[in-house]
Amino acid sequence: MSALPSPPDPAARTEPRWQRRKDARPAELLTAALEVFTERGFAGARLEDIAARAGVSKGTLYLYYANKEELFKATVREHVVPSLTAAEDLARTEGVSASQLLEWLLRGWFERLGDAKVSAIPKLIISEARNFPELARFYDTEVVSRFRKAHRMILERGVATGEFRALPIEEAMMIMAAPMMLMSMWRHSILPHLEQPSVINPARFLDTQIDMVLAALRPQPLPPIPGKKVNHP
Amino acid sequence: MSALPSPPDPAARTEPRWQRRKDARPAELLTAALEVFTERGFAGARLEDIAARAGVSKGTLYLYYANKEELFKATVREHVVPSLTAAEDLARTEGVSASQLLEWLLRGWFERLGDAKVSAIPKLIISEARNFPELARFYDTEVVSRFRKAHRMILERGVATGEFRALPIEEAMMIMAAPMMLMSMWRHSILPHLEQPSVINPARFLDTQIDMVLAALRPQPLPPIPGKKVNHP
Amino acid sequence: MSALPSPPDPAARTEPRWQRRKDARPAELLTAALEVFTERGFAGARLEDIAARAGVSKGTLYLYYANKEELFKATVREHVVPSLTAAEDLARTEGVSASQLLEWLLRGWFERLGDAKVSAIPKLIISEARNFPELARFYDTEVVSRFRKAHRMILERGVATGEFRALPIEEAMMIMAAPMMLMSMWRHSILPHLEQPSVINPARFLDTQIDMVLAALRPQPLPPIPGKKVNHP
Amino acid sequence: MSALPSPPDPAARTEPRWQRRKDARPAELLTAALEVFTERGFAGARLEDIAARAGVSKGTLYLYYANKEELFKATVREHVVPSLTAAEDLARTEGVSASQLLEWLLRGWFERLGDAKVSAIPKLIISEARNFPELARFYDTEVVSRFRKAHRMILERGVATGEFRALPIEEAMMIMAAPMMLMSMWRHSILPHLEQPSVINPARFLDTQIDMVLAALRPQPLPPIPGKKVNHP
DNA sequence: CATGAATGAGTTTTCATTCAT
DNA sequence: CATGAATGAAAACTCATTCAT
Repeated sequence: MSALPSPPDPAARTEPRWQRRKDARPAELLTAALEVFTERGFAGARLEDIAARAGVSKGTLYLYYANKEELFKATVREHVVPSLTAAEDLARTEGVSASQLLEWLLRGWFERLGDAKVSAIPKLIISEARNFPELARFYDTEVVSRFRKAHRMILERGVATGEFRALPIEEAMMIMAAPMMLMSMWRHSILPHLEQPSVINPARFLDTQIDMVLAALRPQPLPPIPGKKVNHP
Repeated sequence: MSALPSPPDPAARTEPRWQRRKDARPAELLTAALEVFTERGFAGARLEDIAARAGVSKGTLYLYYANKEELFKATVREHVVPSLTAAEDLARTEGVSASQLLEWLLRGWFERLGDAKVSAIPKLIISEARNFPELARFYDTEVVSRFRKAHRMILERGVATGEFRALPIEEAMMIMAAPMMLMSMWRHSILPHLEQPSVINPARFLDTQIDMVLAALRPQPLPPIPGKKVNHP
Repeated sequence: MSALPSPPDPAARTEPRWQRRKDARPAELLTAALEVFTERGFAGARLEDIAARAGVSKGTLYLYYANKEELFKATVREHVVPSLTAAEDLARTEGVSASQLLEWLLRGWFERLGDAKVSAIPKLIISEARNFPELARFYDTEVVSRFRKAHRMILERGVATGEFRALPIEEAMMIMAAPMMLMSMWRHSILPHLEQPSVINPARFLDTQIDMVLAALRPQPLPPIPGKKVNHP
Repeated sequence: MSALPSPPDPAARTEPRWQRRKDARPAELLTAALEVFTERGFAGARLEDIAARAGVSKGTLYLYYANKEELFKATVREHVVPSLTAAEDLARTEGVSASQLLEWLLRGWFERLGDAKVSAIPKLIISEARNFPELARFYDTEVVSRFRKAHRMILERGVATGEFRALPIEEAMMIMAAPMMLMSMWRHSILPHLEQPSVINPARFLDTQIDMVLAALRPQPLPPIPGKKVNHP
């Protein structure tokens, strides 16, 4: 386990020893916290490292957050995209094909996950769900459910117009979302430690994902697997 | 999908102490360790808990593993499916359509991930990759690469026979694998803490996944996204 | 006996900040300090609480006292009745019986200890004597010794006039003083936390104390404990 | 504030680095704790000092007590004389004068307070009552109330037999108990820091106290303070 | 004068690790 | 082999003190 990268070069700081910035502080602290929590997990993160990375002292953290747990919760809440109304609005857009809407939805989400900060959240939630169940529920309610709602509206519209074939919708949505989730977790875990760079190209990944999803949804001329007995209860 | 099986109640272990065979110990320890590491992460796991869950004393752990890190590595290595030659053999099977092989491959992997123990591994690797890069590489080499090799062979054969259309193969493989990975992580993190049970049905999930994958790979009568400019560098 | 007056609610302080005169500050600070030190002891008292109770900021305390120790010493010195010359004068009063003087002495002291602020001092001295020996000596010199001097003068006069019988005088003085000391400590410690109000009535307590003291001092018709061998070395 | 006396000379310890003494430990720890808590108060006591004085490491304290508060409570409870049935039995003794019983009661209590360990408790309770109200109630119930009950029985018997005069009984009991309480607090606070040794002699103190109490209780030939208006409500 | 954000030394608390039994 | 009491380094947390505003 390697040492943390050293805090931002102190010599580069020209500000006075400390400064009153009660309003700017929280965001800085939470950004530093997100980094360290992402790297080490909740238990492995040291408050001292977070403080150092934010350029403040340990004690300062306690001026803003009562303890490590509160800091962690605030970190996640701060960086969870709280509003997905954009996606919901998109789902209601008229005059556009369902295929086009679905593509936009997936591209929009992919872009959001491209943001370095936000993209760390899914991994963090997955990793710490056992220790912070309320955060897991919060994420499920505030993000997953809302995304799925928009997603569902688009799929249902496509089925209604005949653009998409009918599929078990809840499962299909999870299947379509999975590549993006996995990609964001991959970026924050295994990818940085591979010796040879990945052959996966993000833009091509997204294009292929959209291509495959649309192909998979397209109404089939023939039953996909003739004579195949599919066993869902 | 049901809640995860709760950890074996230590009080419920009734075998007398002397009955435990020395050679069975390591497996018992590693099973307990996997549970606790999965629940709490590496840093959050307490050796005392692992020992208690295995029904031994703290000191006993040190008779088998030099320290916490070694225990963690052994835990992961023990539960990583060490050989995927079965999949590689599958890929070489003659006289079967590539579609059928692909279905078998995905079903085989899904079943493996259905095992409670093995299914915890991906989450653990993702969560601790930063702290244990060598494990990340180990997993990439021993599992991911070998699975991808079999997967690639099948896809290439399908393209050669005209069963599958050509797609950016590396990206496509990740897309096909993602739903299974996500499912296994979901089971070990968020799912157990949702108030209302998930609407996702595992068997239906797998069937839908296979259905969609095969549909997505099927050669298209028309260009999938006509007039669409795809931007991969 | 009622519960102690609660600390002045800071929210209830309505004077505008500018109205506070600089010269009134120290007294306000020391009053707040006495309350907090009495409740929590020296180590347990937080300067932040003292400042808040005085309605000022933490930094302001340092404009008046160099550090916590100085503040504590100033607090005690401020509230120790600095001069007991009144008692000494009393002791020299002519034309009054020693019994009367003794009653006045005890009533005077009891009244002084009835004052909420002063009455906290004995408890504080007792509690912190180990940490602030110089304060213990200061209190012994400035208060105890002077009180005892007046007390001794009165007793000796009563013995000389035949009003009082001879007793080991130093011990007798401590015995006479003890009830008042204990009462003041009781009020500031256990009493406020009892579930049912005490049956002790302060006025009756003082009257009984005076009654018993005078009776104990009255020359006895017979030796107090006939045939009793008293063992003082 | 001076440094703590150093822990028992390590060179004098011939035992191995550590030893299993799960049964002997608690008493040792609580003895050390009582000393340090008495000297410094709850907040001022450092667990490290307590551990050092008990000859163990900091961590060992946590094997026996969950935290500082629990250690403190256990310390007080351990050293509070839990049973005062002896006094209650005494009060029921037949064929002895009430005066004699009262003398025995006071001598018995004085002896108990003469024990170095127990004698520190009253000071501790008084000092920390605000921070540990439940301890204050515990002490009031388990010790004070029981002592007062025995005390009350003896006084009432003496009044019934005509040995004692009637006095406000609750107040009188507190007055009789006060010298002993004060003495024990004095010993643990101011006394050790006086430059010149006290003139108070403990044995003479006790004898004088008994003498005065009995004299004060003896039925008076004349009204104690003729023409005196006593103001109890 | 007064403020209160910031600091960091000092304490409490945790827990991986050791080792006499 | 197994135990679990004991350890002590490391991390969380507190709060007296400072000082730019």
